[in-house]
Order: sequence, then C-alpha cells, then structure tokens
Amino acid sequence: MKGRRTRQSILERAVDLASIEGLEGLTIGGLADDLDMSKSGLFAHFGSKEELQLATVEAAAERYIREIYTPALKQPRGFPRLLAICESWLSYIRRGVFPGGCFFAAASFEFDSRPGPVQDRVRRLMDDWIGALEKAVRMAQEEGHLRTDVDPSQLAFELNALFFGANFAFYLRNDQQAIQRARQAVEARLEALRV
Amino acid sequence: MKGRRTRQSILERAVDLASIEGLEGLTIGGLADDLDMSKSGLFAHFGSKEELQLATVEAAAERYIREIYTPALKQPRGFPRLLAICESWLSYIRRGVFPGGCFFAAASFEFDSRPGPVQDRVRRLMDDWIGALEKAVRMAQEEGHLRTDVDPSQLAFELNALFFGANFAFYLRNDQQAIQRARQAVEARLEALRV
DNA sequence: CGCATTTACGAACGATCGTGCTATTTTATC
DNA sequence: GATAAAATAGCACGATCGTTCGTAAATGCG
Repeated sequence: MKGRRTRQSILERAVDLASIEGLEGLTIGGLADDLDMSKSGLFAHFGSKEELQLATVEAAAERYIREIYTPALKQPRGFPRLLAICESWLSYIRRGVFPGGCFFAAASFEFDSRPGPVQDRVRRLMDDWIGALEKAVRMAQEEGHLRTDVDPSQLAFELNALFFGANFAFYLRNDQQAIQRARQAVEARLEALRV
Repeated sequence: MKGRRTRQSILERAVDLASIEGLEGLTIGGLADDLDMSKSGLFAHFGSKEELQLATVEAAAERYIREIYTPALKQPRGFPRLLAICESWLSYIRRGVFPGGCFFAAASFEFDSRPGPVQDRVRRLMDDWIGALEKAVRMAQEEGHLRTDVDPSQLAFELNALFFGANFAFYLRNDQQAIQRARQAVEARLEALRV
C-alpha cells in the first residue's frame, strides 16, 4: 500500500512544520503546497484537521521516543540510565531533532488551555514521559545508586523543568550556553543525590 | 479621550484571550464579538493584527510587572527580595493572573521559531525578565546573603526553568502539587546557597 | 448649544480556512 | 495486460480571516 507510505511522509513534514508554526498554525493547504500535492489528496488521508493533528502528535511521539528514550535504555538501569536520559534530552535539543524546538514543550504550552482530543493526547503523552522519568529515578534508588529520601516525582519535576528551561533559552533567547547551563544544573542535582 | 480607555479595555481582554488561544489564535472578529463591538471599530484602534499583537504583549508585560515584580520590590534587597520574587511568581500562577497560564511562557514557546517584530518584542521582554532575576541574585551576593561562587546567570536560568515547569505541571497536567514542588526546589536551592 | 473631531459601525473585498463531492489517475491482484 | 480498488486531483461550498472605505454616532471644546 502506497497510501501508508505517503501518509507517513506527510506526517514527518507535518511534525516539522508544527514544531515551528504550532499544531493550530499547521494548515492543510500549506502542508499540501509544501509537499507538492493537492489539498484534497492530502485531506483524504485524515478526514479532518483534528485527525491530522492527532496523527501528527503520534508521529512526533515516535520520533521523540526514538531519539531520546530508546537510546538511553541501552545504558544499564540505575544512575547511568538516568543520566543518559538527561544527556539524551539535551543532545536532542542541540541536534535540533524538531526544527522549531521540542515539539512537546511547544504543544504543552499551546494546548494547556485548549480542551479537546488533542489536549487529551498531549497530556497523556506528557504524563507518560514524566512517568518514565520517575521510573528511571526509582530504579536508580532500587539499584542503590541514589538516595531514597528524595521523592521520584519531585526529582522528575525538576529535571523536566530544566529541560523546558533549556529549550526556552536555546530557541527563543539564542543562548548558546543554555544546554551547558542545564547540564550543569542536572549533574549538580544528581551528583548531590548519588550514594 | 474615550479612545484610550476603550483601547485599554480591549487589550485587557485580548491579553486574557491570548493567554488561552495564543497570540496567533487571537482573532480580530472573535475579540470584537467577545467585547460586543464591531470588527472594524476594534480594528481602527490598531491598524493591523501585528500591531494588536504587539499592543497585547505590552499590556501583558504591564500586568506581569505589576503582579510579580513590583510587589516583590517592597522587600529589602538581597535574599528577602530574591525569595519574594520567586514566591510572587508561584503565587501568580496559583492565582491565575492570566486565565490560560503564564502569558510569557506561552508566547515564548509560540514565537520561538516565528521571526518578526512580535518575536523580537517577546525576546526582549524575556531578556529583561531574566536580567531582573540575575540582578536580584547579584544584589543578594553584594549584600552578603548569598554565596558568590554561583553565577547569577546560572541561578537565574534554574529559577526561571522551575517557574516554567510549574506552569506546565499546573496548567496542562492539572498537578495540584506543582506549585508546592516548585517552591520546594526553589527554597532548597536558595537555602543551600545562603551564607 | 453648536460644531469640529474623534470614535464606532456596516458592508464589502480578496484570500484562505476546513470540508465535501466527482472524476481521473495510479496501484495492486489475477 | 485486464480489472477492481486505492489514491490523488480538481473544483466548489460556506465560513472566517485581515483589511479598506464611506458613513453615522458619540464626544469634548468654545
């Protein structure tokens, strides 16, 4: 089936564009022009703009997991893996995996007050992501690598905040030191909790 | 002049709406309907959508400074004022000063890849804000309240990241503990640097 | 009050939005 | 290679976008 392949290439481009213009700024006609295809031809793959947005979020999630989470899982569970996730996140910003900055940071702030299926999906994915961070912390504690008097949710909150802060400083403020700053804060915090 | 008064009330509403729908999602017709006035009547106050966006950013900045910065300046310079700025920020999120969450967090992520006058203005304001944080840190050091081996830019980066993280967790994830988590992280970090 | 100025409105423009139809082209199967 | 199915294109729709313009109403000053 050629349809599936076309659909996938549409979504890859949609993810890139949405990271720049936002999921609402994403336009069916504009996306079609960008891909040199007809509006109706593209539209037929999704049936509605909302379905396109949901599919775009899904494609972004796959890229996100592939670029950040999966590589870090190669590190042994515990402190090394936790650190690898953090480094992976910062590298993902530096490499510009999404041309407009972290897709999910942008989508989180775009949809935090726009109820509907897209918000629901973004929220669930971010819950999963924070959950993955918490799990990595908990495993580091279970392995005896990390002090147990710190709440995994608390540490996951702080690490994620530093990631978003790095994205903000790097993409809006063009602060070339942003990633180094985030790394320093992450490592200082983790090092202090190391047993 | 009645025009100025009308313009101001338009902008107050525009700020609220833009914090929910975004500055691009803000619509002249929609804003006019919301205020029970004509599209062209409202339009005449600004002359273009971009001017409306710029004026909205300006109005949001005034509210931001009035709600966060000015109150904190009543505290004596040094550690008390630095802590007051942080508490003021968290309180500003809890109180819902902007109905859709922090206007500037949203605008920062919306415009971080949209070059133009609006991005320029948002960037400058955020530079000013981070600069104000740095200044508060530096004053705390000069007063002998804070260790001098920490880079003010580094600490300002970390504090701002925690603020954005709190906004994210509070508004998208509906995490009622978000503000408490941010406060804990802020206070732990500042307390550790206190002399 | 009268009058000049400011402010607001109504209607309309071309462009673009998402979406629905029908026709044509391309693909996959026998 | 014929044929059924799938994929894409073309065209048009109503709605809404930002914007313009001419006119009416409201305002403020003497």
